[in-house]
Amino acid sequence: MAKVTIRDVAREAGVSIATVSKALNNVDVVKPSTKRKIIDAVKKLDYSPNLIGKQLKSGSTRTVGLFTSSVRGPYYSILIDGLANFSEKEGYGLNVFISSDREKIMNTLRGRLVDGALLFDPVISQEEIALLNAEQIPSVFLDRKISQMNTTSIVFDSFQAGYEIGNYLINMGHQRIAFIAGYAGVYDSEQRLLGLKQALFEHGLSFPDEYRLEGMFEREASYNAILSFIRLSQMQQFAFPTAFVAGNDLSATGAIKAFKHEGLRVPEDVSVVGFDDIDVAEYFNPPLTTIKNPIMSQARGAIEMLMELMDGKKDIPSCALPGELIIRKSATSI
Amino acid sequence: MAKVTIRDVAREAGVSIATVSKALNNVDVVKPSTKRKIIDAVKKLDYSPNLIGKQLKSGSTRTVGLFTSSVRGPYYSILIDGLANFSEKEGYGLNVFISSDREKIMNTLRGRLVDGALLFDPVISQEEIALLNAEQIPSVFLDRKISQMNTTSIVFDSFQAGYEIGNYLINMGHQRIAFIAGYAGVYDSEQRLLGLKQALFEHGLSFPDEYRLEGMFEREASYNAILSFIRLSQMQQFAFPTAFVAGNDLSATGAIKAFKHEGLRVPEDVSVVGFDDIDVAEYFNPPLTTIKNPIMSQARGAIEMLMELMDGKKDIPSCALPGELIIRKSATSI
DNA sequence: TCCTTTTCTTGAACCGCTTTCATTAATAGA
DNA sequence: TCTATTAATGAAAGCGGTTCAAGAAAAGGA
Repeated sequence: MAKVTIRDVAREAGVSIATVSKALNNVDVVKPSTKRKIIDAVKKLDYSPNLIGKQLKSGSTRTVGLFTSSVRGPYYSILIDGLANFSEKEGYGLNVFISSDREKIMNTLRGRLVDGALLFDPVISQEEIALLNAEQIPSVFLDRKISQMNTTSIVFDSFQAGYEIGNYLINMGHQRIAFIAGYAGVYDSEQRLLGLKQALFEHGLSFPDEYRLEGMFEREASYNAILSFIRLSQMQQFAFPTAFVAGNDLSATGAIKAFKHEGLRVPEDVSVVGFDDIDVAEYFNPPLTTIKNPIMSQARGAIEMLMELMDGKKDIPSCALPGELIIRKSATSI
Repeated sequence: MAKVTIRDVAREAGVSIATVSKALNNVDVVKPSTKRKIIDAVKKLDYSPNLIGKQLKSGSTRTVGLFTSSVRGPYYSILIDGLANFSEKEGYGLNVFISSDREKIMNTLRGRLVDGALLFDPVISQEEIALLNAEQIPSVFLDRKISQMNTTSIVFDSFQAGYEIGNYLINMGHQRIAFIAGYAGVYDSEQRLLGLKQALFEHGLSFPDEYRLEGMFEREASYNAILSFIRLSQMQQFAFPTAFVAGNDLSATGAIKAFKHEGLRVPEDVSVVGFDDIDVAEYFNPPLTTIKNPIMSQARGAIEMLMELMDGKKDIPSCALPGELIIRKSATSI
């Protein structure tokens, strides 16, 4: 069965396509009796408008795009779900594009497939951002502050969170604190470390270079990082940290598993904390002390900011949301 | 800055739009020298084609749509990630639509916004499925077998899995086995229970009605279900099960938490098993015995089937993927 | 050199819809 | 009854691309 178009409906109802369009979209006035005929024809032919035609003419898609390289992991999936809900409330569909192919991302963005964009972790260059600005494609960055450019972003205040958890540990007597980093150079990870360092600095403590491990924000990588760190500390005989700040909860759980494997008890022998407060954090053994990432606020804020940008407002300021220290059992005083 | 179109490029390069189109899409032959001019014009004007116009004319979007009501939970997010990867390999973008609004789903589906569809849990009626068939919209169902209709689906063989885990428990001496169901009427959940019942039946054991709890596939709901079940068993004084089969791992973890809360040890006092083998299953305390849901195979299979359907092949048979029993520590012999 | 091929290029139609503007039908006013 | 309004409708022009049929230019053959 060939696809039925607005022309078929018009023919069936004995009116022009213009009238059909008006009747179905409730624009202008169409006589109730003609509207009836049109509705009947639509039903009879099972007509459903081709959205592409509609979008091309109207210049709007009523969708916002979320660009990300992955939806994996508890943090992402909750955030995405939140974004979908909030944008639906605003009358926009959320369209998730999963790709790390920069060119593809730029093409769909510039190809007007979405009215606005939420940019997650796709690494987009400065020139590309400038292009988006130049073409007035409303976009909100969700994971990093682009300070130099005229962009709007909404992020978890990772520096503050790192600072807070650092102080928490230091106040419990920890002096040697290691950090399990996420991907090298990732904004969140670096900021968390900077915050931690700041807390150490303010207490006259130092952060030796060898205390930085690479955990990739993953359980597995983090597990391995801890194992090699233990070997390294034995070989080089440097003082073992009393506490580990993991880049996120996932890597905290990997680290804890590694410590268990090596016969170290958490938190008796070593304290471990994370960031995010993902679902499992509470159920883990031991329950994770962490800093709660206000995911839902971030989702709500992102959509609000994007809507304002799409309304034509300019210069929406970026914002950084504070985390909340959740004290459970994986860290203890020394 | 107004959006630059193919016409602007044509003017800049001093050729017709037809030539520009051909040059950029590498169709027909265009003289190298003209192509050069066109490329230059594209660069100078920062031209990026409007994908909507392109799609309208070509009738194809080169994207497959995934329709789901949520991306939350480890199972979904891994599956979605897999689907995105496999479809990208086939040259198609994956477009995730998150909504449980049936009408909206049908509109985007019938509105030709995607070339093919992966239907997750959106509850779509028989008539709607018939409509999709009539309009030749290639679709693959990911979560349920629609037996009556001419649909193709790829699912985890829940019946087999239930049967297998049932036998496993029975062979360890369990005779009273309860089931923590997912949403009422959900195919997966019901099939798992049917499989379990089959195993019980074959060993001359019964499954009393009160052994069915409602866990909603969630940790929290499952936790509560166990608590009320314990109260109920005390009030009505029926024999307490020695093993609980949870509808999925998430609800298994909720159940275990509830048992701990009530002072019951897992697996010493009561065995608990789940389905899926999500990431945390291994790290949980106790590590979960479960049946592994072959998510990646499902993703790969779904994309393959969809590609064949989009190639015009008809009557692709549905398939059910077998699970794999993963024995850990949450169940023990009696 | 002229004619036939082959190689490039282009005008115009079209994809399915919206929207402006002119036109016609209906109603009101005098 | 005739004209001035108002209400409904429709013809046509796009939106930004692709593609077909046909024309123009270049190349080859005699």
